Amino acid sequence: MRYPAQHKQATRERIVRAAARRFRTRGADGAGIAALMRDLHLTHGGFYRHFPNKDALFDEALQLGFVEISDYLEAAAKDAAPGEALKAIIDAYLGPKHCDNPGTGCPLAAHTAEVARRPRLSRTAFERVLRSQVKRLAKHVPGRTEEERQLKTAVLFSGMAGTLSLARTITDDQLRQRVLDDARSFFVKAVTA
Amino acid sequence: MRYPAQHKQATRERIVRAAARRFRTRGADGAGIAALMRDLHLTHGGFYRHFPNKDALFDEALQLGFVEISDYLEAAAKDAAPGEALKAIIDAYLGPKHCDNPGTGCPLAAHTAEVARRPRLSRTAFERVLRSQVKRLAKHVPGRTEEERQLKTAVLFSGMAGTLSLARTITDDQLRQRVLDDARSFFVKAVTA
DNA sequence: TGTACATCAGTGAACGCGCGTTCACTGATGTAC
DNA sequence: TGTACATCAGTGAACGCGCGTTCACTGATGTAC
Repeated sequence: MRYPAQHKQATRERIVRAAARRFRTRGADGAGIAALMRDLHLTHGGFYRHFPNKDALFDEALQLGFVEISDYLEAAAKDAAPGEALKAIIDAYLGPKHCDNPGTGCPLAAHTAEVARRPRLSRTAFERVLRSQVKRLAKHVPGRTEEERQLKTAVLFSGMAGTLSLARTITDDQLRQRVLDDARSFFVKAVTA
Repeated sequence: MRYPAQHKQATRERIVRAAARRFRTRGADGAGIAALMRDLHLTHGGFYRHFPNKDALFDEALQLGFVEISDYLEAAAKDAAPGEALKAIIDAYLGPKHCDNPGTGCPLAAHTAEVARRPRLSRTAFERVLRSQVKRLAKHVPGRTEEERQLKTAVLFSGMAGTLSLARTITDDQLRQRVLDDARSFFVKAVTA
């Protein structure tokens, strides 16, 4: 059946959105095309009308994921008192809401280790989308030059992603909370010192 | 054929050692039993004389991995000038040798994200081996109480693991080095401040 | 305005592949007599 | 001391399974006349 004009684009976006969530929740290897399409009440065959292969979808899902978390952090910064933007961002990043929802959370926490194992080409694609978000968030991070701010931003967020990832492995709720609380002051100190 | 008395134990240890390396290099999902055994000039069938399943091997490989990196860091601490032990540990953890050799490096950097996706039982096993190494390294970390030192140790190493993982995705050698250098002073400041 | 045809997003069977796991078997050596 | 048997680490074919990907097909709607 032939579909209305914007139908294809809309389906494509639904696929990317669902993939961004599934990949982060289950890992890129752990999330299959068939299950993804089934969630959208579609069949796996149709996937290839939208993407050449799974890797291409991963790249787009990654990009969406980075934009989502940056938006979330920017919103937290906007609500903060003057001069408290960076602290608000760190609190939001290491907050229970982010920790409990990896599916809509930072791709660094979800995908850095698996991307590190991928061939060069995948890694440069990762770098590209990461860099655009680093640039966006660097304005909140202190530093004499733009390069210094961007480097510090990369270290800060990759560091927080590591701790967030660890927190997600912890089964005891109280201990997880304690690790996150400790991490907040740790990273605030590191970035402002 | 019947083998000498300690033969079985020796083979078992060879399997764990090879697995610890392969899992960290390729990810737990990316490293198969058959290829692992082939590397040891054995066939996949024999694997099940030593382990009930792949998960059991992963748990042991994880433990070995944690011990290996802790040994490495303790050695670095021992060579350091008095009062410089923690700085030496951080420098070693974020050094090019560790970054370039994920196969013998910290399991936190390699496996945290995938463990976070596993069922509760796997996660508690992970917690157990992690905790023993955190206890071991906590003596180098400042803090008023033992609990405080251990929490800070967990945050410090998970944070460094996140940044190390990110560094491993970076294709440009110079930029990777710059990120690691920046991270060293970042984490030293955070932990001593 | 009515009709014939082209389009193309989506369908679902089928493909090859690698995986974890099982199992009947092998055969050199330890043990019982 | 010599012989028959038990042991069991390791072998390799076979299993079911889920995966990414391909492809001939469908059929409602847009377009050409």
